[in-house]
Amino acid sequence: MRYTIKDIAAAAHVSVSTVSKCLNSYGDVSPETKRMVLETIERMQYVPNTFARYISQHATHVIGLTVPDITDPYSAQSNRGIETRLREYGYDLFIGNLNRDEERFLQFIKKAREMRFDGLIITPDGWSERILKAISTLDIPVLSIRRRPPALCKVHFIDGDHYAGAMAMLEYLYRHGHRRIAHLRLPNEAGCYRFQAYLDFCAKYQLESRVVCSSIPASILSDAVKNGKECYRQIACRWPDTTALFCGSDFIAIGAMVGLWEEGKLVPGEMSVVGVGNVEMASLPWFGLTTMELFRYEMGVKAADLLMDLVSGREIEDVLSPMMVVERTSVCTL
Amino acid sequence: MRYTIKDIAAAAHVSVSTVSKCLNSYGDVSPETKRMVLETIERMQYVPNTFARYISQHATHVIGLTVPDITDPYSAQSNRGIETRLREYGYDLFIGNLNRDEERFLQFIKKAREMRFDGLIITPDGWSERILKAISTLDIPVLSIRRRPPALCKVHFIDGDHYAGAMAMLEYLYRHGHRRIAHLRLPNEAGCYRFQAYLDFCAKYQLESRVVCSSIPASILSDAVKNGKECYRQIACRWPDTTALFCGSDFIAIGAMVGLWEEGKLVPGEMSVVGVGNVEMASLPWFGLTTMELFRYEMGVKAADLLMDLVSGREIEDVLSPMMVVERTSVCTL
DNA sequence: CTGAAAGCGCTTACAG
DNA sequence: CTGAAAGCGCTTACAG
Repeated sequence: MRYTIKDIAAAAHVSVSTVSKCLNSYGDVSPETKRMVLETIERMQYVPNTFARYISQHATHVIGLTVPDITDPYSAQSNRGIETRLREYGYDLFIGNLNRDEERFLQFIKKAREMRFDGLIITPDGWSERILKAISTLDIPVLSIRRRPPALCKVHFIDGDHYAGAMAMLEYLYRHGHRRIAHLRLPNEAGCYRFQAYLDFCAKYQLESRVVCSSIPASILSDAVKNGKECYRQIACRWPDTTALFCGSDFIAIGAMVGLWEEGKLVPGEMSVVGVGNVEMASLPWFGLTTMELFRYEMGVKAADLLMDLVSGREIEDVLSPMMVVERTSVCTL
Repeated sequence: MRYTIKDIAAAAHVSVSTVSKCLNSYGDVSPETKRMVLETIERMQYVPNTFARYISQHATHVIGLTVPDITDPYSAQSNRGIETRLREYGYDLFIGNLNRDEERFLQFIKKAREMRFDGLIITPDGWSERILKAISTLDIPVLSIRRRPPALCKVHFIDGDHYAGAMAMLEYLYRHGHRRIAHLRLPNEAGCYRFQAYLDFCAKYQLESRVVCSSIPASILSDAVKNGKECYRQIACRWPDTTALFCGSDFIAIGAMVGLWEEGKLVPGEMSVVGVGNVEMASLPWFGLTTMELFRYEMGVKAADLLMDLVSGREIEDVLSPMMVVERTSVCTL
């Protein structure tokens, strides 16, 4: 049932080497025997053992990819881009679920070494000593997506240009006449850049800064909604004359909208709301949420390209991928 | 940098066999040399090559898992269950994205044979001749999740009990006084069972059957919304006195709600709406969608258990996993 | 308790 | 154009 190359060689009355050559179109072999060998392979439904092949070839052609959380809709888009592109290069993807757990990341790095992956695309939720040390044991190319490694770490990255994106969104609100804009800040890396943009924006136009920090990362809708609502309440309480909410993510924005809805406040009539991420839901008529498109799919494709560059020994630059305001109906002009 | 077992043997002044024994706690080796060997392994950061190991052990301890679409939120939950459980058994997961493409499924089966996976959990979107034939080339356990193989195919499955679930939901509507219930049918397997339940339900209570079929599977929100809206319009047109909509999925239900919203119709005041699936969004106050919980995570866990039974050579029965009505605010009592 | 040797299923110089 | 042989990095009887 499970034939080996020997069985094929025997059945085709040739040597193992000849079968191997037919399989890999390496070395020359007469068209006739080639045809014959291929035919018996087909007939016997023989499939070569990839692992045996890997072990003599020293390259697995599999790339390890880490996902922060297997149910995270944010990652899914970029994963699709990575997967599509990598497969064009003839590489397979081994996906490791991190489950927001540092231990799991460490295990994944070990697995990557055991399995001799040819490269890694990673998404650690932080850059602790242990993580940095684990990464340093690797002797294969590593690219970080949507997370920027600390300066001393030589890992390359691709990330959204959160600062520029946030600034574009704030300028958009400014153009629509908003001057009392509050920021619902995300407690993660991207959140920092957006926060910094907000601060610079306030300084530039001499506006009062009104910041509230949500307490968890925003990939689970129900948690994010609870959080967004809570943040909105704090803002309404401390700065009741706020006219616009610049939310760190769409889910947080929807949470804020829930808070507004419960108080009977109209969006955008009584409060303008914007998010970041352009999740599918944002376009539903109840929300009509103006937000930032992050082009996650394209980022994934680009990530695959970058990693392949590294695998081929080429030098690369870190990339900050652009964002774009998606205008809908959640912002009014003052 | 990339040490082999030979390097360790040399460094520890023992034989390769001894190192191997220390690695696998197989055979006996004196506590002292064991300690010493383990220490040099640690010091040299040696990680055994899994593939070399696999090739002599004839078991990879990796399970192949197919996903219909890498961005599908429906699969994500059960995948998490599968992954969590399999990892408790000490198995790794290799995820193959089908992208709703039959060709990709065939490629995955080939890959499964090349990589000598120990078992497969699959989610084909259909059971064509080619798919059945490809599956028959496999000599490892295969379990189908959320798809039921045709009778002649010996593949086992686990699926939600769609028929019973749909019936429970319809009885729920009946208890709330609804007699003119329309069904927005899904054009897939699960949809058939729900449709059958609907037909039986109508026959049982002598109700007029009012069915409209949505044209695509419902995992992408925007498509499903467009579809659900369209379906609702047809129903409103053909059976204007309908009081409740039994929708094949939550996304379709939300689409129907968009249709109602655009006409200024109130839910549940002027129309009751129920879905299936209990997606996160369903609990938002705008929807308050009454729906069916499918316990996808638990189904994934159970799937892993079943596959492990098969891998161990035990016999199993197909399982139909239970569902439960989740009551919210989208149904009124007549 | 330890190690030499054969074997797993392939690939790849190399000789003919 | 073809094949014998060594090698990839492990494991596993087996002998001592």
